Amino acid sequence: MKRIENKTSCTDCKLKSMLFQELSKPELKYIDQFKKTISYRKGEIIYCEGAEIKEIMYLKFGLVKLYKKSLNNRDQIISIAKPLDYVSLLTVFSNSTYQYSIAAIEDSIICSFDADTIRELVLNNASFGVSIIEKVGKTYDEIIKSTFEIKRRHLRGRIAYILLNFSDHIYYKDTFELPISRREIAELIEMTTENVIRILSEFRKDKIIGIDGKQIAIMNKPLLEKISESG
Amino acid sequence: MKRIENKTSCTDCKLKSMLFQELSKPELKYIDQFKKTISYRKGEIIYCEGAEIKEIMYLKFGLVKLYKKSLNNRDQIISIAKPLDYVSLLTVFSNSTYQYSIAAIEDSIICSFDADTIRELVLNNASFGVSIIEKVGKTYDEIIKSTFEIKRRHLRGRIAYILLNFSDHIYYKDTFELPISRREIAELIEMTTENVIRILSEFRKDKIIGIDGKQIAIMNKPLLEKISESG
DNA sequence: CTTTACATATGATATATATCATAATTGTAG
DNA sequence: CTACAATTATGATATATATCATATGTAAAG
Repeated sequence: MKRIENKTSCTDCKLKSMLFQELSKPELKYIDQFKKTISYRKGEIIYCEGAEIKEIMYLKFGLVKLYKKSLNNRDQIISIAKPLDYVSLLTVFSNSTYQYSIAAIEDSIICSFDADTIRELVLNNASFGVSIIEKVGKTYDEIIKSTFEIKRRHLRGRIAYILLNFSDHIYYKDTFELPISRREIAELIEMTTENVIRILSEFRKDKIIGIDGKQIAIMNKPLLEKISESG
Repeated sequence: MKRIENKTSCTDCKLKSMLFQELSKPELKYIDQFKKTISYRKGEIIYCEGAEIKEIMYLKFGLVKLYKKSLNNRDQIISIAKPLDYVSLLTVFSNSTYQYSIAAIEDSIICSFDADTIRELVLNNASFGVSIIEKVGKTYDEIIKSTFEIKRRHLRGRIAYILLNFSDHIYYKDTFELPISRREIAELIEMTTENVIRILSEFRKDKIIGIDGKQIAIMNKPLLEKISESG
């Protein structure tokens, strides 16, 4: 974790479209004063569930996992978020402590704003509030949707589903490097690490995918889609 | 489904504390004009996923299930909501169509407001917006939390978990009538109907619960809690 | 450079859960 | 009231998944 100086002011940031398009220039300049930009290396924890919420963060660059810790050191990963997807929003208004933890699974850059400042802005600018409701509602709906999509599948279907998810919604190509370990895949789709490895091997033997360590190449996408649907 | 005349004006409704405590008297009188109060019998569908959102509804009395329809006529129940728990809120701002269906599982009364009117109010009253964000954020967090609580348990633990949920968070007593069938329990905790019935029978044989049709009596709560935790 | 821990890999086995079959009971439409 | 459908119930069996064991490779720690 490394604080980095603000090279981009909020007024020029392309990502302001995510949330801040409803803010006026003066408002953007105002929050800019409170902004911190922090970079995290792959693997670093950004915050832990239970911690007090003092800042609102969003992901500017990279990839993070949202997860709940478990006793027997087996976490449950709730979702994987890419820039614009999220970050710590709704909770800020409804809870005083974080309900989940997040950690960087690729080198990431987080923009962070003082929570009280944002609350104050929302109270003074209702359309800003509406844009937060819209954004966050979509995020939550997607988390719930994908949770239920995973739940109703068998193991092979789950593996196919998340491989397609990486390919279609995160990396936008058929060859990519898995940002998480087999164990984390297991935590994401609720199965054992051994079975994740086993099924990936099966897919390799069936020439559906190619595997080289964390490097995955989808070779027979139609079949993978069929397995995701019916398997 | 039966439209009923408005006996209670919003200004006097105790439930306004749920969402509308931020509205002024004139604002309450204003939305009162657009309010419809509708009662549904147990089993009636209140709205279907995919339908256009024209109204914001909340549950005033009764119990509803939030669910997603599936092809092979096996639905997935997302959550069971009681009054004040909510109903159709966030989606109203983030989607033009409903993402889930809801149906009454007990006789219920719904208050319904024109969606555009509510949107307009939020734009004119930022603290009303904030109260919506707060309320809805909590609701979503609870849905996600309980989804993950259920996922990490074995079947016996899941049954124990939802029995305790009915007892502790819905009916507030140890004897209650199940509002849903064994099949719907299965849809709620992702298992087969046969196993729901089987495990309920096991609990009965072990004198953990008493069963008489839909009537459930929790007889050994500490043990049920233990099963929910570890089983 | 060794040592240790962790990730990947695969097989054998145990266990949990689903599926299939059948029956009794309850509810429901005619 | 009867017939039909759905719900509850239970057992036998099949299947999916987890657990245990072991091996190899790979990255971090001293």
